[in-house]
Amino acid sequence: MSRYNFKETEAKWQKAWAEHRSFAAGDSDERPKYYVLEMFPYPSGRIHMGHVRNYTMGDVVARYKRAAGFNVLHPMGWDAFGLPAENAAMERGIHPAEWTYSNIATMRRQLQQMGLSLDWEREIATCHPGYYRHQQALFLDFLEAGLAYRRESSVNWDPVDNTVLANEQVIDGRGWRSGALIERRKLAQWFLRITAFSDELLESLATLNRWPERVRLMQENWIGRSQGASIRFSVADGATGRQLPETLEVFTTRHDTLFGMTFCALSPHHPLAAQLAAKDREIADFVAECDRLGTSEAAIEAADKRGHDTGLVVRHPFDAKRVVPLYIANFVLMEYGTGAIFGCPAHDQRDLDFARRYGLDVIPVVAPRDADPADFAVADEAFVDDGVLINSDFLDGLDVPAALRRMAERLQADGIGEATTVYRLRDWGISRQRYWGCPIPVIHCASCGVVPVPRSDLPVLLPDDVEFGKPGNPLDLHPTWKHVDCPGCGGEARRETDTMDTFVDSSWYFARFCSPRADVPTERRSVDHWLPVDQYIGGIEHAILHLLYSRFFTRAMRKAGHVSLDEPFAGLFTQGMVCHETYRDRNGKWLFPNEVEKRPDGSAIKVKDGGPVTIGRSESMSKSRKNVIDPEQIIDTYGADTARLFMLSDSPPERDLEWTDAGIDGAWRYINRLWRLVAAPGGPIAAADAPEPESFDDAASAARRLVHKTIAGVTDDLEKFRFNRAVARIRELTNMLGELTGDAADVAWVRREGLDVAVRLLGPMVPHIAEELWQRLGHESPLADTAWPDVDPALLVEETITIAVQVNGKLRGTIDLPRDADREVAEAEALELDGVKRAIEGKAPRKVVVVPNKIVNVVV
RNA sequence: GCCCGCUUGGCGAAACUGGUAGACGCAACGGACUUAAAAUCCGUUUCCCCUCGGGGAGUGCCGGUUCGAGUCCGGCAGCGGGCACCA
Repeated sequence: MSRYNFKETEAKWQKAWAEHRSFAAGDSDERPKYYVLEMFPYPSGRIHMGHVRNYTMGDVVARYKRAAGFNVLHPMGWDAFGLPAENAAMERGIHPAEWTYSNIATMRRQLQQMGLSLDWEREIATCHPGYYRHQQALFLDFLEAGLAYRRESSVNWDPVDNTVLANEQVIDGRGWRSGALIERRKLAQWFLRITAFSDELLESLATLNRWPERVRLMQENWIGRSQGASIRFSVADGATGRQLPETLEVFTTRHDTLFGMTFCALSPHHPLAAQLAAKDREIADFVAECDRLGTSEAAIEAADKRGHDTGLVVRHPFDAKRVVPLYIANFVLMEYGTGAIFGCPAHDQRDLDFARRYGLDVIPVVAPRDADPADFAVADEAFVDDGVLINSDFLDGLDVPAALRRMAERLQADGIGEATTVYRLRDWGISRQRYWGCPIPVIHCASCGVVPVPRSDLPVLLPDDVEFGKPGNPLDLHPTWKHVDCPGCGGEARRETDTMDTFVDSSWYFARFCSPRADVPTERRSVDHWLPVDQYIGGIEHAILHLLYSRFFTRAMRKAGHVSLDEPFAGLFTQGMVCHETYRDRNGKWLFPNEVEKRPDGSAIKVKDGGPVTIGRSESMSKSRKNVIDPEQIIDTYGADTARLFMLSDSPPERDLEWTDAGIDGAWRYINRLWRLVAAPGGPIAAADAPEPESFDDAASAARRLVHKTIAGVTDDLEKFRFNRAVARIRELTNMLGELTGDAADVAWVRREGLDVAVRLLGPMVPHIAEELWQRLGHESPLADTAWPDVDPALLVEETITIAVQVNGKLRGTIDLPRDADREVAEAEALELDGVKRAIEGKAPRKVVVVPNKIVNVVV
């Protein structure tokens, strides 16, 4: 018997599918549509195991849905702009475009080796002008619709590299590349008005019932809606008592504690703080000091609550005699609420810490229910729970929720405040001072201001002749690119040199796949046909940013008339990571798995010199830890089907998958067993068109029942993303078929039915060998065009059922009964069991619980 | 600190709405085939006790509901994730 030759077979079918355009999706088709999409890859160089897992899952869904009668759209593209291309340019002197396109070529070839049922005719790359010109058009639409705007914003500025850094690129207050101390700078930046949709983005999370609960929760927290009140205070000079023209507006969620206010505080970046700093040297110094303390988490963690008394005072709105000092405090954020707070130390821990440091009063206004209100006091811990209002005039005696309502009404009635909702979500800053991104299509003119690039001038192409390695934005440094005439007045003007955040590119690619070559961003007819994406699959790491941006973008595109829906992804599945043990040599240097030899006792040595190796815990595969396995090497050694099968076996798809050599061996052995099962079955296989026999003997009908139970089970598993369970079921089926021996006509017929079914169920998972076996089983049309097998519901019902018999809840035996046997019969047979008699020791049962077709429990 | 999730053999894991815990696989051990190895096939494998009939314990820990709990409820622990001077 010939061994399975995966190299030949896989190449053969990949060629056949491509030649027959088996996976090209037509826009006009009477079958129902199904759009399955996996998050498109960044072309970093080569595919990694995470890609293999992601795209295998997507391909199972795509092939299964196609067999189930859907017109499936399953496209692939490249998230191709980004910083690594510029780094490659700097380090190796290769142009970002060349680096990117060569990576794309490599990775496309690797994906094609996996046998994915992709429609390659729809391939897109975001760095191609054919894509980004439309993104520029969308930007202009958003600009017209008021969804894109420019404003000053404070940024992390690296003074050595002359560039803005993202928060993630600031490590311990220093630039990740230059190591320079980061400054906060005000810079004009472009923003997209995601906050215009805060409520909508929050509310419609509830409609995404095919999204993981976890992701919805994360987005909910990220949007962070808080119900509270804004309150306006009047401000006076503390020394002279003269009233200032400004009012101080604060946001609070605890307006019930207003009578416990003992100070107010401004953010160092509050306009009033800036005003004061202009006149007062000490205040200016304090604000500067706050700026020096970075915004990184570590810095915040370490920083004390610090403040500076402005000398101004704030009047209590309901007690004309009371005034409290106004501070500038480092813990008040300009980005949240109004950038100013009132401090109630008794009921807020931060305020309490601050009050203790500066010797401010602590007035409790909520007492725990079980405390004596007369001597309730707060020491080191603020009291933040519900209780009874005290020291609070018209709120006294109320509980916290009632006091919140009463205070909101009163503020409103007196015209000094109102109930307000604020969000944690902020507008999306998309300006990047980088070359390898989509140019923002505007022109700055001294007399006309910001002028959009006329649409007829799109795309604004990136120049090819740029220099890398100098600090700053290569576009800005280009000698001629930015110098243009103003489209309005014709005078000298400057092109915007910022490019867009690469998250913009991935916020609408799913829509572009519907009509990837259209000369408008989207063709309504095709987006209306294909969207929403029925099943989106990707990593949990995109739970917030990419998925939220895409939800926003879809709404913005709807406003601009490009799509007619709100939610781009009807179903979302987030898969787990692929993990591997980590290895370090005696010098602490990371080692690749193939530099390490495992020994039987579980320890490991270095292959090169036999030195000791420390085995670290299993972590997600990453180049920096070197715990990576190259997918192409696996595919070369075992074939794509084996790699795919391993990705689907054993671990549930949402959980992390531990890569093991033994696991891939196991998958490889199964592929070969399948091959032998068809090449050398336990008896004859009936012809493909043989008529169904009149009757089946017991063994044959039991076998048939398993065949149909497997169809039903696997179908259900695939619908629910339980790929590991589906693999296990199919193995049970093929194990049974391997044991099915005999030459009788009914057995030969069941063998045929079982093999056909097994091969069809395996088609989505291991498509190459399935195609080959399908052909060898005598079928003329390819498996890729074959329908999913039907279940005969009559065969799902067992005639005889094994029922567990318990005594006091403990298993004592089983009885076989015809389906739906009488309770009396079940009870009588159960009581006859030796194990039951032994266990009840002659006592009369107090009660016998009979659950038909399930269980008998004898209670003594 | 707040929010969420997870915890089942030596390992990855099954167990649909409470009803025979450990399917399917990995590893290990024993055996067959072979001059030998690889490959393949057969068997054993939750733990403990045993007179080999069987008996006891068991799904992170403590408690509860139920005829019956991996599954439901309350509390605790460990691990993982998200958010965080968010007023």
